[in-house]
Amino acid sequence: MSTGKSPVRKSPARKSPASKSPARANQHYRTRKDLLAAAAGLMKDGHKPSLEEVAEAARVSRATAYRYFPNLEVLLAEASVHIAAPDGPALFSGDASRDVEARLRKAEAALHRVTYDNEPAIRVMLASLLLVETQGVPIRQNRRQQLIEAALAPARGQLDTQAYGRLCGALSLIFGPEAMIVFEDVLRVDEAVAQDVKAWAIHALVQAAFGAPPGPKMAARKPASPSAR
Amino acid sequence: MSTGKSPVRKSPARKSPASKSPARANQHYRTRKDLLAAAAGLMKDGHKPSLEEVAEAARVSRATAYRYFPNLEVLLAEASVHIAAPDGPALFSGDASRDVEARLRKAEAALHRVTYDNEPAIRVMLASLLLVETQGVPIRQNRRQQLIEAALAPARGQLDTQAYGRLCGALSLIFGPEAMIVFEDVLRVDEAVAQDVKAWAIHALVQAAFGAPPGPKMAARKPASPSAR
DNA sequence: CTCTTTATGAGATATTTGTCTCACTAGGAA
DNA sequence: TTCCTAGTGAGACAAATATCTCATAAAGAG
Repeated sequence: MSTGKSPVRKSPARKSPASKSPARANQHYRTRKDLLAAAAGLMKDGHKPSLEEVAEAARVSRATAYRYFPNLEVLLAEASVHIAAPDGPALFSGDASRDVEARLRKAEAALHRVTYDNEPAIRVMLASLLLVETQGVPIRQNRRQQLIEAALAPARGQLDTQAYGRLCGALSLIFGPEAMIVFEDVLRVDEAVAQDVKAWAIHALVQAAFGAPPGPKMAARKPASPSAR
Repeated sequence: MSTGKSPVRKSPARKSPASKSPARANQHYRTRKDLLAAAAGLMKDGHKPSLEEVAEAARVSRATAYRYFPNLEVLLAEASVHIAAPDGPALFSGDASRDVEARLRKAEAALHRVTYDNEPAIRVMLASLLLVETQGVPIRQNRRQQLIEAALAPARGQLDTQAYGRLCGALSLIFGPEAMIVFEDVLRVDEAVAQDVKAWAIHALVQAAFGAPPGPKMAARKPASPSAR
């Protein structure tokens, strides 16, 4: 009868074991890590695990899981840090190349691989992240930014702040898991097409940011040919 | 003790009132529409409604709601069709402009507006869509494609199929709600910056696709200048 | 080792999800 | 009008979510 009540009582007072004593910080850290790892493992197949499953896999009780995370959604969202992601500096540690477009393609290819390889888990995590970071603290950490910046490093000085920001921002739309969602769910094209489109887009953005070399401008590029400069 | 059970029993046999008689098709259509509209309305504030709330708002029983949709997730996902979206052909019906970049900016501005205006609801719907279309039939309809193609119409003949496909694909990464998610959750930049980056990206992609005209080209564009929409 | 503090586990409870059964009610044809 | 059928509502039920309480185990200090 009564129209709109909110019978859900969300985290009125967390008595998390976290913010109490620095004494048992190690234990605390390990328990938390185990929960996140268990959640990440259970999401591998794209199945959204129940909190009970996660707690069981982490060998703790349900109550303990709720002491560490306000609800299941947050737990699953934070588990996204447990997905492997290419490390920017590491990826280019032994790479002295100054061809920015090639470096960006390399970075994108690395991110593309782990994204598609972990697609089911990423979908579940992304769904939780959408609802969780609606309000409050940012849960999502920006890993693609450091990847892009590492690729862009050799040419950083060639752009002013505004142009650099625009390029990074636009590349962020190309690089992340969100692009995979668009290619799969909206456009319904396969992985190869996605890679081709992304490579072309990277080329276009780099050309616009740094200016086209004076030579003959592209006539017909092969799907992912590294012809530039 | 037992490790991995799947206690969730999902739609083993739908006895939906849909696929039976064409006689009461109108009644059926209206009930379904009411449920979707109720769901969309309840998501306006970003709150994920319970199925009971949706059923109550649609003035039907829970059982009936489950007869139309296998679960809450699908109901919320399909409610996304109830969000206003700019109609490509209508947007350019009285627009004879052949400036493709300006047309794309206009289309993007229109989509940008409804996307940001309905952000909370879109987040909830997007979260459901991520989990729902994992397997099975595509729930998501591609509305941005027709918008992009309407904007691109005057120049359609100038590009071969491959180049056209690349441009449309890349623009799809710029246009949708996913871009908003990246700007807000990952990059954490405000709406104005998002508009600026998207405008720049559109310019870059158009340049790459059609080639820079011989005349003097962009020196410094104003951020998010166009008052379009 | 003992004591205190603090995390934990084991319930109990309320709400929600999804399925199922059964009674009823309204639409359409005779 | 009278049937017959299909959609509906109400309720039962198992499972999951989220919160709370209380007893117990374990870590660290003395």
